[in-house]
Amino acid sequence: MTEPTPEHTDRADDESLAETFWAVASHLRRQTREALAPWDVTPSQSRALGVLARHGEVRPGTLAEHLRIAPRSATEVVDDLQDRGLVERRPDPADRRATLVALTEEGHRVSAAIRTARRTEADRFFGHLDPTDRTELARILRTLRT
Amino acid sequence: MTEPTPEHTDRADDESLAETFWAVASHLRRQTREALAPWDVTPSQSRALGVLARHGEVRPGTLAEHLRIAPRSATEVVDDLQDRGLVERRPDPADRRATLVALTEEGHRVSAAIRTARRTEADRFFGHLDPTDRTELARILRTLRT
DNA sequence: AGATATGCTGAGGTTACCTCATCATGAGGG
DNA sequence: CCCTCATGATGAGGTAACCTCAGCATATCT
Repeated sequence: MTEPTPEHTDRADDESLAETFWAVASHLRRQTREALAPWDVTPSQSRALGVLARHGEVRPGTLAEHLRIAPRSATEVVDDLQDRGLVERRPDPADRRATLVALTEEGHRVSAAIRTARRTEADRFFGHLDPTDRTELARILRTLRT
Repeated sequence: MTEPTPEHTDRADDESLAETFWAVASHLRRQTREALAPWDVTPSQSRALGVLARHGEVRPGTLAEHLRIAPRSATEVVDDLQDRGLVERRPDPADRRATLVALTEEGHRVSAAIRTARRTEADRFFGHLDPTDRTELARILRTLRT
């Protein structure tokens, strides 16, 4: 039997909005991962760096809220970033239970570099669309985000 | 000179486009997970069931291609589905190295039920959009999937 | 002061992937 | 017919990114 090329997706037509969405998601994720490779930083770490760059020093719990993950998971991300010397923990002067997480000097550098890279990558990815479609997509997605 | 040019705005849009995309993705993922809960089937399992429902019996390797995962990972998904009695393995008469994976009777039932539930869920999720936007979204996403 | 809430982290689990090595079988060449 | 090489599945072991639950220190409220 002449097997049809399996590379071609053959998804059912009807519920394919969700399916297509996920296909795009996985594409984007792969591309993001590749864009991040030079810094040996995982996507979730880079998200955390982004929050820190935008908000300055924050507690793990606050970081967790921004990342929409459990507090315990934020601890983990911070651990990893600390191991890579990108962030440091310091005691919160306002509450002795708490810790503040802040970017190190290198954390700032890497965070800025990643920001640029991400933007380039997004340009490349969403650049396949003409500006009108891009605006449309942004608008529609914002509607869905609710 | 350093006026915010349209280009600048576009780039900023692209950045948040990715962010918005992921925000939507996480929403959709959560909702899908909930929709699948009654059958105690994980998303990746349900994707595999979908492929099997559409293609009939296939080899693990073929399944892997459809799911765009490594062959070894397909073995794993099949293991799980087999444990739940939703698929069965049988020898491929055409090649004694190979195995064919097929839905069991219950696999068919569950797969159909999930298909319905997924569609309802997707309707609810994407139903916040008017039909025009939905069509637009589908078209734009298909462009990006390439 | 005592009860209760909050902030972080250790321990351990899950999902969904991955690579690499191994073993059986298939297919082509000499 | 044998030998080499490709291919199909799977064992072993690993990773990222989450999770819950328990425990300890500190804060806050009554």
